[in-house]
Amino acid sequence: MNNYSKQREAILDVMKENRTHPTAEEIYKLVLEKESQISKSTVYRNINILVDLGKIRKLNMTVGPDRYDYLYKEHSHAICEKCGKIFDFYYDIDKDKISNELLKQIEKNIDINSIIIYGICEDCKSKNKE
Amino acid sequence: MNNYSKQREAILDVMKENRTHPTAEEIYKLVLEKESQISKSTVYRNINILVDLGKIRKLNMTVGPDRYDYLYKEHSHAICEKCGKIFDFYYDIDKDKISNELLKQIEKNIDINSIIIYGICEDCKSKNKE
DNA sequence: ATCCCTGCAAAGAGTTTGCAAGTAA
DNA sequence: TTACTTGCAAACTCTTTGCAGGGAT
Repeated sequence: MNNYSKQREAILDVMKENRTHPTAEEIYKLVLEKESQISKSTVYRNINILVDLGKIRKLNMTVGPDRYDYLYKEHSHAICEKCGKIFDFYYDIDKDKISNELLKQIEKNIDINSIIIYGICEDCKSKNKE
Repeated sequence: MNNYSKQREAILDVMKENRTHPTAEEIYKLVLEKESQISKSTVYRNINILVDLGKIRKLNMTVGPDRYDYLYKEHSHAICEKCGKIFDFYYDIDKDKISNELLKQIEKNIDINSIIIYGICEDCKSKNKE
């Protein structure tokens, strides 16, 4: 698993050009513009490979299909559990401190990939009151 | 949506008695012991209601079906993206500080429900090397 | 040659939904 | 008697997989 593949290349390009946290389906549609013959299963397969290679990140969603993010720069995500909106933001999370705490409490080393804030955004909150 | 229902009660009981982060399927099997006639769709429906009511929390998994957690005590989760193991731990996350940062950066108020650490546990890491 | 790759179509996992009937307030 | 609930089965969404052929090294 590491050969060249122009389909895989195209998917990674799409992810680089696209900072909208697309779903697999959305990635598929975007890649179609470059590789008009690509199949959806190839897209799914290569997304998984790119996640395994650490080139892109999977965002586990409460709502709807999972989304993906290109790791252009260290940043954090806040996700609304109601509408699924994803907010990028920068926050200096002390991974080492959390790692140490984990080691102390659960006696395991965890390689931290990301920290995700789940909550309810103000739009959904006000909708609930209506 | 708030009437009494012994099925819903039974599901909540199962969640209270069970701190193993069960999947919907596992909850179904556990509830069957109390309510031998309950159907799977009722379980799914009520899990969603209990999540909406804020009684239980949905844990968005990278691997396998989503899992649920009863909110017996404020705690954090670290989830292995490879094997799906969930580790409970305590960490004093400054929600107010993060909220303020979010407000500053994205100009939205987010009600933070939970913060989840995603990573790779040491067992999976050593397996990869084999 | 060998290994990884692809498209296609079919299958799979997990979850939601429409409906007619039942239960609570 | 109104509003919410249930079980059943079918539908649905998202993702993975087997296979036969194609491409890279």
